[in-house]
Amino acid sequence: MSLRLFNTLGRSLQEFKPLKANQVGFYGCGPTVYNFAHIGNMRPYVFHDVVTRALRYFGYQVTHVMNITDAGHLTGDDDSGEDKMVKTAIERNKSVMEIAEYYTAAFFKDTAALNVERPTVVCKATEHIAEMIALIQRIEANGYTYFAGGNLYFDVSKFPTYGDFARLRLDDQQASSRIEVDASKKNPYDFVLWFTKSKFEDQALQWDSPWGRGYPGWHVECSAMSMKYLGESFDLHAGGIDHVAIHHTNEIAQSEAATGRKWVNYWLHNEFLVMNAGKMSKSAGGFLTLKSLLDAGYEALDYRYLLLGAHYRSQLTFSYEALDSARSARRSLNERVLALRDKVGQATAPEALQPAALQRLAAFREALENDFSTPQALAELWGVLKEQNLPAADMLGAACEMDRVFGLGLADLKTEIVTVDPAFAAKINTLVQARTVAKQSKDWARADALRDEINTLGVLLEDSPTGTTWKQTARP
RNA sequence: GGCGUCGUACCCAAGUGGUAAGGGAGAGGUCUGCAAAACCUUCAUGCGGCGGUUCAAAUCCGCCCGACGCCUCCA
Repeated sequence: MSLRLFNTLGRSLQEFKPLKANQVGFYGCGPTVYNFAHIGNMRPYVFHDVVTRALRYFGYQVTHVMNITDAGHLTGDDDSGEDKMVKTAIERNKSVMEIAEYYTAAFFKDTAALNVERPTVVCKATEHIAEMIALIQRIEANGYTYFAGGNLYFDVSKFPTYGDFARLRLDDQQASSRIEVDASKKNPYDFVLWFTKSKFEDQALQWDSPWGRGYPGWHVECSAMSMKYLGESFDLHAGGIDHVAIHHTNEIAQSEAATGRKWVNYWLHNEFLVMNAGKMSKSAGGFLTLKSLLDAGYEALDYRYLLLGAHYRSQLTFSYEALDSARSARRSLNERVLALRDKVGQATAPEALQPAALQRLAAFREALENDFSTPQALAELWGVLKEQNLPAADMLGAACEMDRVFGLGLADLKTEIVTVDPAFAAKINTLVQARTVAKQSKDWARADALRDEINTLGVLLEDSPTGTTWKQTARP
């Protein structure tokens, strides 16, 4: 089979055909860096990572571009006009750019913990103002704009297919029903390409432009930067489902108005992570960061595993019960892989695998080719680890091969080396010795009493034919 | 009002016409003095409800019930 993906353009499963053989240009919408990212925000980045890894696994050379939105729409969630960047900057006596850098660093710390590979190109909006201005000039030269109330607008009436992407019906829709309509707009769907006046006072970052000093509209950055790094037409663009109606619709209009050609061939949109009560958001509460999960004793990869267990186009309901389940599953996975490694040391190379393992790998590949179905692919990972009569080296080899896409760190697993206080270790060893003596003399009561005592010190005993081992389960 | 999604075992979650993946939890077993760990086995005649199409439906169609997302410079 070949790679098929669900293209928002057409809303159907389509065979993937890149513009250039064996090469893929992929643009994934990046973060807005005016606050910490919550775990729902992290879902698309793990997904983009899987897409990139899977494409590379399939043999494509992938250029993955991600933007950092550090200018242009850095306001609060409640549309109150308060610029949170400015507010935070004043509070901390820092510049706006320092704040952006702070949250950018926090973002990459989270994604790194989640084993998300760094995109090929990471580009900041503030470093591409010239490209944006140049793009807007092209749009203007092609006659798609008008200037009103101090701002340059994109005129959607000049772009007949506007709204086709999101299947909007422009006539009978109450656009922007929840916010005040901008009186300067000819059409409610028109959007700003360049602001010199906005309802927000004191925009922190401003630049000179042919239309006056101001700042770019939000949508422009993705068009300008994607074209700079991937060309005027490219293969893949991904982002959250919420961006279909506005952000991506506008990006398509302005991009194609500028170049006169089709901009993106395939669009991938991920669904949300939701809480029981609904979507996770800052205003609605339930704002969980990756750090809060780490503080609660989970590992970042537990969360990655949880995400891999659901298809990217399905809403995933977050709960600690589900995260516990993911953690248990991943621990078990790690234990199995570690045991295999202890047993054989060397994994079988992919090309030397036995038929049963190759079949699993083929099914794994097929799952990913089917619109990146990580849940099905994960089932194949478990399948190969439980395959009867398959040599351990083959299990290990197949698992490591699959992990190139899963990114669960299976290939790098090491037996955890726990540093234990020597005095504490000596004390435990003495008790264990005493228990061993008791066991040898079949004094079960004393042996059990000693085990209880050891347990209360936060240590778990494991008897085996070769002797008793122990591990710390909690800090004493 | 417009656009869109979902409802599968105790929990998470695949499956898009051919007779219910996987994981977690639970249960049973092997091992063990007993535990623990590990491993093995097991776990939905049924997929929100009612109709319909079909040789065949969780999968297609209709209606109903329920949950949710977007239309805000939230992924």
